[in-house]
Amino acid sequence: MFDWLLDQKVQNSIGSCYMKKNGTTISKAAQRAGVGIETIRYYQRLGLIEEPGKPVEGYRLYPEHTIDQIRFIKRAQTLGFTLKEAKVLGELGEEKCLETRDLAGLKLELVQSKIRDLKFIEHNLNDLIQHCDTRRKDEACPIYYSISKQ
Amino acid sequence: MFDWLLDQKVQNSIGSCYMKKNGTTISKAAQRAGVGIETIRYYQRLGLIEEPGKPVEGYRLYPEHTIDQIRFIKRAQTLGFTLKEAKVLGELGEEKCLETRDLAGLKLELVQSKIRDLKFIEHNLNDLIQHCDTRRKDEACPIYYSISKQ
DNA sequence: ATAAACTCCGTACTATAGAACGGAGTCAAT
DNA sequence: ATTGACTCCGTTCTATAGTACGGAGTTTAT
Repeated sequence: MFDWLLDQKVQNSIGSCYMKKNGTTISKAAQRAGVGIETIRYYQRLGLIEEPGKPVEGYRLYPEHTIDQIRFIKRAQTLGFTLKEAKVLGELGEEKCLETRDLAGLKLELVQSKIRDLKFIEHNLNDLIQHCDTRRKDEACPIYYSISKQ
Repeated sequence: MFDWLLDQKVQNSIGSCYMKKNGTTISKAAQRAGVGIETIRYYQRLGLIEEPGKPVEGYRLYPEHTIDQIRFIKRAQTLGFTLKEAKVLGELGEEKCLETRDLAGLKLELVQSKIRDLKFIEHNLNDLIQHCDTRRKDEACPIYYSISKQ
């Protein structure tokens, strides 16, 4: 039951107790997960990862599992998911595939909608820049004019 | 020189002094510009529009020019410009076309970069959803799996 | 004259994802 | 034993674009 406590004592008597087994310190965990220390604390505050219990003496130890969770969150972010969504994705796990698919579908629609908006902007900017480049010297700035009008 | 003061007195003796000429109250200005009152105050705080002087008695009066400025800002926003950039665009005016063009060019590049990023995400999400839809019943969720791996 | 509506003004809050700070505690090594 | 490095913890700050609030003053309408 309390083997881990024993383990720690044993390690303590041998060398530093902060050399893995039971986990690593926050800075090592951050380094291994590719994030800053503050990011880990922030995820803890949001409840995205559980905070390891504070030992009576010494520092909190972050298990491998938590580091994996952080990596999971980071990869979810690269797919456009927010931290809140990343949390849900983690909770859904590998079983609730339909819900996960739905979440991804919604995200896809959002992303596509953003792309459409940006393309519209891109088109307008391109147009305006064209007008700028082909304007006569004495004409007022087409961009300024276009924003001013209506 | 102080005709406006006279005007106001005259108007005062006739009816409400808050019926245009010299400007309108903030709520009317907001309505005519299509924004909220708080937005106008916010733009004032940022120095995007000048705050009309507070008369000794009564409320501030917003001239037509300020309403135009707010509309200018709003249109600049639809082109993807931030408020800070909208301010610069307004200051550049219709003369400094080259600078304006540069600003638009930078914005265009930013927008295109965002589109590329979003398309990458779109592609990945599409892939994952495909995998979800073609997976065998007994397989773990491809999306969850993909985010977990590596 | 009094109530409803409007304005003024500063401050605080929304969302998102952290970064930075400061002081106290703890650990490791010389 | 003391220094340097690390941790802990709460709080504050960043950026962006507003929204909301609360109390006091002003104007308008009845």
